[in-house]
Order: sequence, then structure tokens, then C-alpha cells
Amino acid sequence: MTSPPDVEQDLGWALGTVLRSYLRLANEAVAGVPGGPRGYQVLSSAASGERTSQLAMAQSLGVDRTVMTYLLDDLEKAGLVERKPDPADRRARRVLLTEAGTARLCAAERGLRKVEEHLLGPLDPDERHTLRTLLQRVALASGERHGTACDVAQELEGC
Amino acid sequence: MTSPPDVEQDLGWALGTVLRSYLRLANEAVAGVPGGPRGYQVLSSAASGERTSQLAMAQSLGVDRTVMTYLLDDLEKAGLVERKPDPADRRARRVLLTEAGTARLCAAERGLRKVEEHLLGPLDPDERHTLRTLLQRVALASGERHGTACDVAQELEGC
DNA sequence: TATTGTTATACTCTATAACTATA
DNA sequence: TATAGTTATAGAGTATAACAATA
Repeated sequence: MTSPPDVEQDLGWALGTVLRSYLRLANEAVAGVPGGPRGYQVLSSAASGERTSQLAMAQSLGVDRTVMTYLLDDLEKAGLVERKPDPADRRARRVLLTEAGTARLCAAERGLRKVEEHLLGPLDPDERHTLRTLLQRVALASGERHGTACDVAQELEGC
Repeated sequence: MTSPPDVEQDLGWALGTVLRSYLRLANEAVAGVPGGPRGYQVLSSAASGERTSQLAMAQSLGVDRTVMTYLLDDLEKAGLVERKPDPADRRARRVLLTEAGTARLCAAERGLRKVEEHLLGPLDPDERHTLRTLLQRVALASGERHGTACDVAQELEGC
């Protein structure tokens, strides 16, 4: 006799539940960063110094390019980022962190580290590291396979 | 020299990225279930036969009780669920799956299993099981700590 | 008085399309 | 012709409040 497939066995349920809890805490932790957790991600992405065009950042963060405009408007108004023309392509703009932006990013990172550790509280240190690593691997791989959804759709038609 | 804290090191980024990929595929896999992946979760939750009041289901699924009304309206219109008065508490309603609802749930589950395996493709079988288990443990624990957000907020003020 | 469920309203978030300036 | 970015509009999704029925 097989146990009834509970919702809690569902990967989508687990992902959604954990992300909801994370966002509830993260919103407090990054208070002061316009755009909340996503504004933080923009800062973090810009801090790398590579792929800092608005479009590249939008794609890596999974948001529409129009949303990126709004996010950057607010971050720029708050003095956390600057938009400078790219000398190599004058259509594009390079997003640079200001000094205040760097400081705010560091503060947000400290807060988020605590949130993450609190969220992963039920796991021991080894398990936390394992979860982080596995999740990151899946995330990185799924980002590289944006175009293969059709293949899966075909595969699914047989269900 | 420490490596710059990339966005991809962020747990929130990984969770969001994986969930986005999951939803993109899951929407196709559960086509035909009103409400998409969340309609499926309602069916799955109702199938357990326990905690099938609308409020209890809404809470376990992390949606507002008003949203549950809309979801059930559509599922009932499609003939997948029935709302029966709870004899023990005539304010509440028990959500029951119809025969068609059970069949649709099974079909959706088969599709979602394939989606999950495709998503976890970059991991070997042991790692897939580990990720599922760890994520589920975190999800179950975070659901039990809904009330402790304030404690964390206080803890975070020192950041 | 508190709780379950419904409805109506408003708000936020996101997606679409049209526009500019460059390439 | 195609691309980066902006703007305006509309749409989906969500939250808020008020209500009826019951505890």
C-alpha cells in the first residue's frame, strides 16, 4: 500500500513555502533598500562589475527589462546607483554602485545572512551547505536551459 | 582575498530562480487544471481528506482565504471538487474531490513528476533525494514558525 | 464576541506595446 | 533591421474591508 501523495511531497510546494518564509523575513532585513529583496539583488548584481547593463542584469535576475527600469529609478533616486553610458555601446548603460550603495549592500547582506541561517535553522551545518550547493547547481543549470521548455512540453504530452 | 559575494551565492536568488523555472514548466504540465499549479495543490490538499476546510487548506498552501474562494469556484465549475457543509461546524465547508477531480489530480501528478525530474536533471539520484528531503524539512519547519517573525525582526535590528 | 466563508473594492505587480536612440 | 532603454497602458494577481451565517 502506497502512502497518499501529499502536497508536502511536492517539490513546488516546498519551494514556494520556503521562498514565502524567506521573503517575509528578507523584507524586514533589507528595509531601506528600494525594491526590497529584489532591489538588493540588483545592487548585488551591479557590485560584481560585470554584465552590468540593464538588460543583462534583468535576465540574470529573471525580471522584465521594464521592471528593471523602475527598480533602477528608485535605487538611483535613493543615491545607491548611477547609470553611466557605456562607451562601447551608447545604447546601453552601465549600472554602477555609489559609495552609499556599497554600504547599503553590505548592510543588507549581513541582514540576509542572518535570515538565511534562521531559515535553515532546522538543518545542521553540513546539511545547510549541502542544500545551498544543490539548490545553486539546479538554479545555475535551469538558467542555462531557458530555451528547452518546448522539448519538455512535447515530452509532457504523453502524460 | 575573499571572493566577491555574488548574487548567485544568495539563497533567495537560488530559490527564486528554481521556482520560476519550475512554474514555467509546471504551468504546461497541469494545463487543464483551473488555477494552474496552485489549483493542483488545492486538489492535492483536498485529496488527503484531512484538514479540508477552506481556511485550513488556504493556510497550509500559503494563500489568502479569499483567494481560496476564487480557486474553489473555478475548480467546482470544472466539476473537480464539491463543497459540502461540515456537519460538525456549519460555518465551515468540507472540500471533496469528485471522480473527475481525482483523475485530473493523478494526471497532473504524473506530469509534475516529470517536470521535477527534468528540473533536478543536473543532480544524480542520491542528490535529488537529498535536496527534496532537506527542502521539505525546511518548508515544514518554516510553516510551524509563522508567529516568530517578530523575534527575528528584533534580532535583525542589530545588523 | 470570534470565526468561516463570500463579495466588492482597491492596490500592487507584471506583461504588452509603442516610442527613442543607437547599432 | 535589430537592440537597449523608456514610457504608458492594460491585465493578472493580491490584499483589504464589509457582510452574512454560525459558533
